[in-house]
Amino acid sequence: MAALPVRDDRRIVLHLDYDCFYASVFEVERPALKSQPLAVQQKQIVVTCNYEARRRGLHKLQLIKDAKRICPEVVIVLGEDLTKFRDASKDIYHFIRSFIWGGRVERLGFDELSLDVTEMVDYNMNLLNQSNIKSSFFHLDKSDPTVGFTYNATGFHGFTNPPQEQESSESANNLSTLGMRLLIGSHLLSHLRSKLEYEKGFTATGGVSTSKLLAKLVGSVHKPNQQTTLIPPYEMDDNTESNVIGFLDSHEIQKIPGIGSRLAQKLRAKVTGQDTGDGKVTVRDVRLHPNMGPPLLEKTLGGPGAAKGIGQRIWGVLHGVDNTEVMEGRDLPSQISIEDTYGRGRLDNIESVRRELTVLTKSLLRRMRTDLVDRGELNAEKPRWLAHPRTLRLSTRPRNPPEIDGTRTYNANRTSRSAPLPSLVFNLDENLDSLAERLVQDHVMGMFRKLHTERSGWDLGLLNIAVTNMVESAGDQKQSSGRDIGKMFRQQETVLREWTVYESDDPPKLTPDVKAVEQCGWQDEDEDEDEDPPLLSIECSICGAPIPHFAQQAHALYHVSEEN
DNA sequence: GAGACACAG
DNA sequence: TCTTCTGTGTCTC
Repeated sequence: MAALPVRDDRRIVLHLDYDCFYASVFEVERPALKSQPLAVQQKQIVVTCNYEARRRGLHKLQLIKDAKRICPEVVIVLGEDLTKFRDASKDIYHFIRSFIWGGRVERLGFDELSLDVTEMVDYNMNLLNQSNIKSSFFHLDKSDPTVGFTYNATGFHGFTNPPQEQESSESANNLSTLGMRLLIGSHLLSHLRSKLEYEKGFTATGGVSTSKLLAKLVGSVHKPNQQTTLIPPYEMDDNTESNVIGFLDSHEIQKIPGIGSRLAQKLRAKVTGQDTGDGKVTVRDVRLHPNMGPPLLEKTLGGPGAAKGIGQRIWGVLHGVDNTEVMEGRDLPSQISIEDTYGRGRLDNIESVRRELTVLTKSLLRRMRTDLVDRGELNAEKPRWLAHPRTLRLSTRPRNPPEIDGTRTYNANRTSRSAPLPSLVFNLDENLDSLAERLVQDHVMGMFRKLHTERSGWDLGLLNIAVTNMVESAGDQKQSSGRDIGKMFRQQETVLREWTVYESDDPPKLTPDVKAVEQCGWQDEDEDEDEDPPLLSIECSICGAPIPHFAQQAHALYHVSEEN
């Protein structure tokens, strides 16, 4: 019998999942839609629909024509442009984060949040007045004791898992410390959900436990607009069953976050014995399989490409152990990409490819300006780039050629090429159309020809254009959370070394210069006293990047080299 | 760093 | 037909 992994239950984690998010965004915009069946369309697919539509038999990822047949009254809105969803998602994220001490709020996709509320819960736990527990006050602000809300601490808010027996009002007295902390967390979650609904118009489903994994899983038990707390006992001993194990055990293996289709397939094959791996296999089936433990899991799931230590990790997950922290959320994305899909024959010649790439590239440049440029309050300041992506990437998905019998199989695989992102894209004075055309003409088409060397004969199902390798421009300190100081100094050393090479070389070589300049995007004034040495810099008048003194000449050279 | 892949909503 | 339009993280080279 393999040793049981150890769970750390010191943290309290809340999980929030906005109900049918895309549909809700339209409902907030036009409240009359709330009473109607509503579906959001991307291409020929219903990507999500509201609960009124679900009552009538619609569901996610359904073909539009099936949806119309099943529910002819359905209101269909187009959701291929994600701008308003992204904006709403960001707005909700900032709203919720404004309540949370320490800012440990992590976004997963557009519609989910994990919150580490340990500090808030423990603070309020210590202030509980045992003599008047029915009308307790939850403090949301340490420095202002009037800020908060009243709550009844004799019971959990919302559902518990497993369901609690009908008990007297003294039930809170019998709770363990962990139970009491989870209870307080459940009231905070309820408050956040109310605020979200009444101030922003979005309902959400929530979960309370001690890790991202468990809070998310338990949150999905009662949907929509409900919340569930996974209650103790969490540990197993001679007299008690662990509720964590009991809760997890009945889940199908693929329902567990982090176990996707590939891992699930391998696990099902192992447990059912050399099957293609189809039947329903639960966490319990895997956990209790003969000789199961980290080594066997490593052997089953490992191999080329698999993450190392996967056996240990999955063994933990099967026991509800997830010690990954809730990270402080980033304000800047690490990548921006735009893609579109195309029907057969739509993209089989170079001119149509160029046309579509120009459309996508223009959207990408617009996204970069909205997401990476700080225009300041009331447009008083000069706009400046908060981050400079260093890499441009083009991906395509070719259609499979027809089989002998004429049928085509679907090809899910993408293929990609990357190149340095030319700095002309940071010029805020040039309009998007001409910028996009220059970028496609001078850079993207070359990457496309590297991807598809054949003159013709291809038929593409998808184009994706992305900027990656984001380098934050330090400077706006309050916005650039969580920057890696160690990495900064490592990069700084690289830049300095490159510069030294340049200085001592007789003829200036272009390659090292470009390299040095590319790495200078993050550089800025250093205001912190303890970070030495302070590096002065100025802003480039062409691209707005903060440039350290020593790199100014090289940076200017870079722009000159861009001109041809 | 480039490119592929796994996983997520 | 693992569908849409993204985004993050990790592996191998």
